[in-house]
Amino acid sequence: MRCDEIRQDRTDPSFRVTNNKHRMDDEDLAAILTSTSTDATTTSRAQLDEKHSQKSDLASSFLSTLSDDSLIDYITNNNDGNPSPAPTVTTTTEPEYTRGDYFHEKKARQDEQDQLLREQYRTNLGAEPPQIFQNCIIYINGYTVPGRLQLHEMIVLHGGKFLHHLSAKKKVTHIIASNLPLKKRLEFQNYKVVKPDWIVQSIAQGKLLPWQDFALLTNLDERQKKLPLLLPKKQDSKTIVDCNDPNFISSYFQNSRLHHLSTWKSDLRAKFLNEMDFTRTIEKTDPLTIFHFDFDCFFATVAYMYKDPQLKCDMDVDPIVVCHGNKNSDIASCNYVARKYGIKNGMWVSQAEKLCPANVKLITLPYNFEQFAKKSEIFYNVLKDSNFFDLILPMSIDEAICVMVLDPMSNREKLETICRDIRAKVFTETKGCSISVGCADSLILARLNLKKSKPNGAFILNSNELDSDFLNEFKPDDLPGVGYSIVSKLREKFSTSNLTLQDLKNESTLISLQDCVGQKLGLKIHLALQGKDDEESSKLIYDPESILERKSLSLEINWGVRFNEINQVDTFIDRCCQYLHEKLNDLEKLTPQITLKIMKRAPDAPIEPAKYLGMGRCVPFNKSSRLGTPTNELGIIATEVKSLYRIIGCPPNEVRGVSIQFNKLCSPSINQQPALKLPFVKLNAPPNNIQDKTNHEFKKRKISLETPTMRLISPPKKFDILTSFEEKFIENLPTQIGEELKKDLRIKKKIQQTKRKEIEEEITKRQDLVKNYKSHFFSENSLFEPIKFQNISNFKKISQMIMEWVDGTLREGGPHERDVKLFEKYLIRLCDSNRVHLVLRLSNLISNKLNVCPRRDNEERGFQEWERILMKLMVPILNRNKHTFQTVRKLDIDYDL
DNA sequence: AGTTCTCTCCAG
DNA sequence: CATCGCTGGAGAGAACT
Ligand SMILES: Nc1ccn([C@H]2C[C@H](O)[C@@H](COP(=O)(O)OP(=O)(O)OP(=O)(O)O)O2)c(=O)n1
Repeated sequence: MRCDEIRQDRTDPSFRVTNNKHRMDDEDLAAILTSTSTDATTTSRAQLDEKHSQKSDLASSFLSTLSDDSLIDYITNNNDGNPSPAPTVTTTTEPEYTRGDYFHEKKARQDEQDQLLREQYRTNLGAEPPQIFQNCIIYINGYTVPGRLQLHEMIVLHGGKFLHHLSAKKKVTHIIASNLPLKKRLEFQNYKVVKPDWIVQSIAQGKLLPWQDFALLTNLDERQKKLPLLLPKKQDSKTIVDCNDPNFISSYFQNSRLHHLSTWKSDLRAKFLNEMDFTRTIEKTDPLTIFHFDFDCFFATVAYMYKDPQLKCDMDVDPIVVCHGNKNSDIASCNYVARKYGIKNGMWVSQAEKLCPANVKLITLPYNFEQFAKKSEIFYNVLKDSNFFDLILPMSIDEAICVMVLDPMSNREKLETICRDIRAKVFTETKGCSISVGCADSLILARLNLKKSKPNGAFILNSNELDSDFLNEFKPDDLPGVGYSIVSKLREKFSTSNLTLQDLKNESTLISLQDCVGQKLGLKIHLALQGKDDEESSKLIYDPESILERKSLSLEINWGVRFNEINQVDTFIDRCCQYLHEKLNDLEKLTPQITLKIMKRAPDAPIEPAKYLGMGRCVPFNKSSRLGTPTNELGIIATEVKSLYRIIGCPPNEVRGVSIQFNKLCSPSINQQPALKLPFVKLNAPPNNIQDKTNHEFKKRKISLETPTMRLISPPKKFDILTSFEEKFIENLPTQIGEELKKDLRIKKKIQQTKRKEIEEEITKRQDLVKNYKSHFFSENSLFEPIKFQNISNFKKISQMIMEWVDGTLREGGPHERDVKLFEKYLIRLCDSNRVHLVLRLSNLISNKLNVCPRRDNEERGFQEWERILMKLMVPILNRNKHTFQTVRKLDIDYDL
């Protein structure tokens, strides 16, 4: 029986069915009883459209050469009064510009930025920081505390060189890591691997401390090298419980079978593409024989071979499954005895136990990922070394499709020999893993034959031999592309009883199939019933590259995800982005589009689901964003995702899953690079001029400035902005309980956001990022000292002074930018020293002031400026730091009393 | 009418 | 103790140009 998980829709109290096979817990069961199907609401899409930036009639304007992203950059810089440095002038395109050049240039740009950072620091503090790390070339591996960004800044400020990527060619003097998996430990054993504290302490003491005192690998002795197999079991004394642990992602992935399956698959695909040059291209006119090989109950077989010898069980007698737990744990693989009782891969152990007869005990075995990988490698080597095949297409860790240019009809005996040889060879070389093989003149029949051959067999049948007896042995979901949902559609349309493929063939026509399951799949099934492949499937043989090449990159974690505060979400998102960023750079790719999916606990699902730390029944929320220009910058990516999370607006304690996707990938192209090198001709033009031009650009890009709802800076009434300020703040307070309605309101509002609003947010976001980044680093020492502002340390006096400043500048068209910067710095220092409540107090004072002060016509500007500071500077600071607010607020109240 | 985006489904 | 519910791709239909 196939089961599924039901998720509640966002807008409709009824339910939607999704297909997660063989899985059901009691909560789901209850939900199924009330289920109907509905569509999900769609969130508004990101609307910056690259096309508009490419219009040729704008070629004369510098601004028109900028992507949306760069345009925003440009405006941001201009607002800061911080024009970018004049770039080198190169206007001609260079056709030889290669990917390597790109990364080379990127490094050069990075070096420039590092230099700039040092200069800024010098200007700000009037002194050169001690060049502690003068001759160090440092690489940071994986997740660290403090984070990569901070360490990077610390290193370059103090004279070190920072390596973004580690490669054999590059020299590296030190590797920083907080933690290393055993594999990496061995890989790095000849490097100086140090804990991040080495950086922190060296800076604190103003001198380069001996790295040995901070070595991470002191414990890597002979004993450990010899016992890599035993180590994973022992683990550290501290077990990693949920996603707030800095090492959660790697520890989780190390144990996730689905993660392993996915990464193995993509590795195999990459390997195939790498070795493509040596494989023969198959022509449509070639006569073909297809072999479909697959291990029998792969994980179960291998786990059984390496089981604890104390555990007595028999593969041919006992039902055996591979899983982590013993109740609500997924079964990755079950042996054929277990299948006899109706147990299937993907089921929960508890359900499998119910299927076993009373006197039969279900045996559970742990995973052995290392051996799974080894057996697979042997399998692929046997296929390759046999030299039988013209093409070896990896389907998964335990499954490959092999193609021979050979007429299968007239070479029957040869086919039988090949099947026998390969199966025997794999069995001996793996020391006991049986594989099965289906062989035919089409992909689909090879697959059906494989199914029929299992376990431990071979079956050959070509399309000219196809008959009703054969088709009667299969069910619809034996066809590729037919799963839970399609089966139920077919059942509804064709037959209620147990439908075999022969039944389906008898009862269906091409049209009726297409009517039932759609054009493409309908045709695919129709052809399959005649033993023929559809066009899309055949591509795998004739154009494997197009099928096996990577088109996207993503990460998804729906286990162990539990948050209390938004800061934890942000931190987790940062770590996810760091993970993806590494992959993206390994691929040497950029992404122009990012999607965030949040799994939110379904309103009526229990807070804790049946499965320990599982996601339970959830509602998915998707939001995607098209970046103005493709990027591989961690900062941009992480900021974007965190911003998407805020747009989705799911309370942290309701989040059960996080998924981040780079929907498209592109290579750094020649076209992009020269654009960045264009001279900043108009840089010194007067502000009005710039304003006109940016407006012009907005217009050209169909980003309207006229719509009233977009007038962010001057809302219709000051009363409105104050309520919305208060509402916004109140609703974000940790004390809020059961404010679902308000949240929904907020989500709806967000959905109505316009392009202009999105751009405004983009600008703020970036400024926030920079500020956040800097302030965090520079304010570290101030935690327990009185926070001074303008050399006053008494808060009451400070707030008096600030209010006078507000009062005065309200009538003068707003405060000076530089003063605002100082003010902001002060606010951030307050937050960083756990004094968010004081920021709140200042916010309230200013908000009251704006509300109470009589507003004269010619003073509109000053009010607007202060409203902007309130909304765009102070509220974000409060939001960013509200996690520290709850504890301090008590003190604040006590203090006030 | 073609293109892009969002959502669903599937496989292993 | 529980438990490790990933990831990439195809296709349909809606929403755009
Ligand atoms: N829901 C699933 C399906 C599969 N797998 C893993 C374990 C399987 O051993 C391996 C290969 O999957 P198969 O579909 O080939 O299934 P088996 O090899 O277990 O059995 P068989 O191929 O004999 O039917 O992938 C998993 O972890 N979870």
